[in-house]
Amino acid sequence: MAVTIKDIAKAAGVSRATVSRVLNDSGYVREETRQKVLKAIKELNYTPSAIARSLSTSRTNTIGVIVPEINNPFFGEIIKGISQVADEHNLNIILCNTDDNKEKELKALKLLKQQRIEGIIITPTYPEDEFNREYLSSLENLGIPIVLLDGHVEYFNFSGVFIDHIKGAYDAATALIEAGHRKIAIITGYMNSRPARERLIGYKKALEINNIPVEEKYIFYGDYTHETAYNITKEILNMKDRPTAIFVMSNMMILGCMKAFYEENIRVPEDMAIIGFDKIDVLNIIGMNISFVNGPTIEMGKMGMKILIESLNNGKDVKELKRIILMPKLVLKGSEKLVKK
Amino acid sequence: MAVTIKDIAKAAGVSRATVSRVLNDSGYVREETRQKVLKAIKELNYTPSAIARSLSTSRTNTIGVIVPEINNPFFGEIIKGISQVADEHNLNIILCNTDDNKEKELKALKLLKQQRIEGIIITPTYPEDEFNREYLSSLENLGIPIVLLDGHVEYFNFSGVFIDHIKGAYDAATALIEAGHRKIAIITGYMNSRPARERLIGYKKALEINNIPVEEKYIFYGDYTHETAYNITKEILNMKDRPTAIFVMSNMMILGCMKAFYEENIRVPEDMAIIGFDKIDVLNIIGMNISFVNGPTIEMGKMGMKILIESLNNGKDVKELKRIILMPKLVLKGSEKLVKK
DNA sequence: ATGAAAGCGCTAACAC
DNA sequence: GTGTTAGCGCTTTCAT
Repeated sequence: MAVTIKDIAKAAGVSRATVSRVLNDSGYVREETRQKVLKAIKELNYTPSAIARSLSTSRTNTIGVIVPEINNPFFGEIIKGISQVADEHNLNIILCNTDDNKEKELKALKLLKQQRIEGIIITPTYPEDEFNREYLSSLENLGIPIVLLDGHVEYFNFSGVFIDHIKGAYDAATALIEAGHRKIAIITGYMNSRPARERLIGYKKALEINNIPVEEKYIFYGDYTHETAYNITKEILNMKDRPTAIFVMSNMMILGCMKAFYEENIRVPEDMAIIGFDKIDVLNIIGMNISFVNGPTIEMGKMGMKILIESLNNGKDVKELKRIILMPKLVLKGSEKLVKK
Repeated sequence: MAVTIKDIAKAAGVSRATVSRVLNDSGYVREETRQKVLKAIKELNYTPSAIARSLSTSRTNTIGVIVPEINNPFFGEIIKGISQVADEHNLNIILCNTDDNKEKELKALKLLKQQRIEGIIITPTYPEDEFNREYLSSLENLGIPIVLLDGHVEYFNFSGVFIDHIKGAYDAATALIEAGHRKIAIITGYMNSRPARERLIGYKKALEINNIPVEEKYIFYGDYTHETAYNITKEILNMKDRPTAIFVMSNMMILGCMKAFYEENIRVPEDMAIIGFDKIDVLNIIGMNISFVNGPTIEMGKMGMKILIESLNNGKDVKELKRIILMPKLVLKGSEKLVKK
């Protein structure tokens, strides 16, 4: 079928071993011989088979990446980061999109194992309690380095890159406080998720440090969807002791807020201040200058890949875990201001 | 290292061939023996090596997917579609993100070839004139099925899935005309790209059929960026004989329009009607009900994968090309209306 | 500096 | 039904 190392050897009048040597720049080979081989390679348009090489070396130079929804730009950016670093190291990426489906995830794992990938990067979305044992032990049984991105699993030994959600929320709330706000509502995400819990902690901390009482009535429990955020925002706008600012925990949810504002003719920040979490380019492009806490997604992908590569180089023996906490950055656009009337 | 078919054979007290048979459900094997083998597989936690199998069968069950920017949801959705179908057929996807970089693309091709992938799906973004010969012939030299998504290359023999841009634009313009508009501006994309050219044709056709003269002054040449669309929109708003509607050719550009509207306090559709191309969820979520022509992205990915699978099954001999044209769908949200004053 | 040959883990004739 | 054996395309000692 395809042209093999044997054909090159014959064409160049050398042995397969010699061809292999020039292919890998290994061992000694006379310049003259090398040229002969290279010529043959070019003439026969030969590309070595990574498959055969893998079998022989038991190195596949391939890693697996598992994401829950590839069509969400958040994951797109993560993959972009991963892919950049992978590229520099000539690693292949086998992508598995699970649509948040457990079975698919298990199946993906099996496929990846068959492919003898050398490591895995996963971006889990499940609330921890659903992160079931079967799945986790499948992972551990793989016996290869695993890196978690932005999703922490307690009591399990995985490396990972995480975001300091407490810090992010703390900064956001502090910015609102410094702008002069005292009555600050918060719309949380699904409280089963660690990020949501941590962001709430950050919010409370900021209030406490500034001697502002944390009032339950200003804490609204959402679920990351824009529909819920929309309803909550409507509710907030109708409160008797209406807050002057809202801190909302995700980019999807802020869209729900904006919709409610739009309908109720609420201007930002004149009538209500707001800060979101995670970048949402669109709002800023269309000129609504919304402040937000920016989780460094591309960076997270890059770091994750770097950690993975380190683990690969360390070899089987060294099983040292590495956890990196990335700081989110507060980007102020003006929507946090307090406008006195 | 890992446990191999040999270990299973020994553990089960059979030959490797028998193990292989139960692994692949091929040939005859007594139920009793099969159970012994399955037991050994389970006990030793054995997963067959796809690598070795590939080498032996010269089938990798792997395809390559090349996209220019993975973080753009447009491509994310395409991949989602691809991945769904690939999943059903137990195919692996090696993903290459090129950041619109020619060298990366060439490099990706080389890597993929080494991996002996069985087919490729590509979403080209280059204007055709830049789609250089070297790249194209690299592709053809691969000697494997290639499927193009939403990017057509003339004079080359690739299968593909395309969108009927003429129809999409025609429908959009017709909707505006039917709403009562006569002065309809259009903001085009980069005219080197086929979609932009075709969409312009569709626009003109709709006007002609309705006996509305095509006026050059209403045709604005953009480049798919929101910045340019913003400037053009400003210009449009200041025209003496100002149009009552704008048809804008991409989702990024409509953001530029909206920004200009926002700044100039233009309401949609009261002060200006607008229709875009390609879905932009966000605007509708926040309650700006923008009509748009929806290119079926997930569907495109699915169809592309299906075509590829067919080609794979047809085998080397049959080299029949398949081109599918998908119809975009006009989604009306009200922004196309003509409001009499 | 180069070649011979064994082996990576699996499949597929072929033989029994 | 099951085992033997020869590859698949490459790397890697070990000789020379």
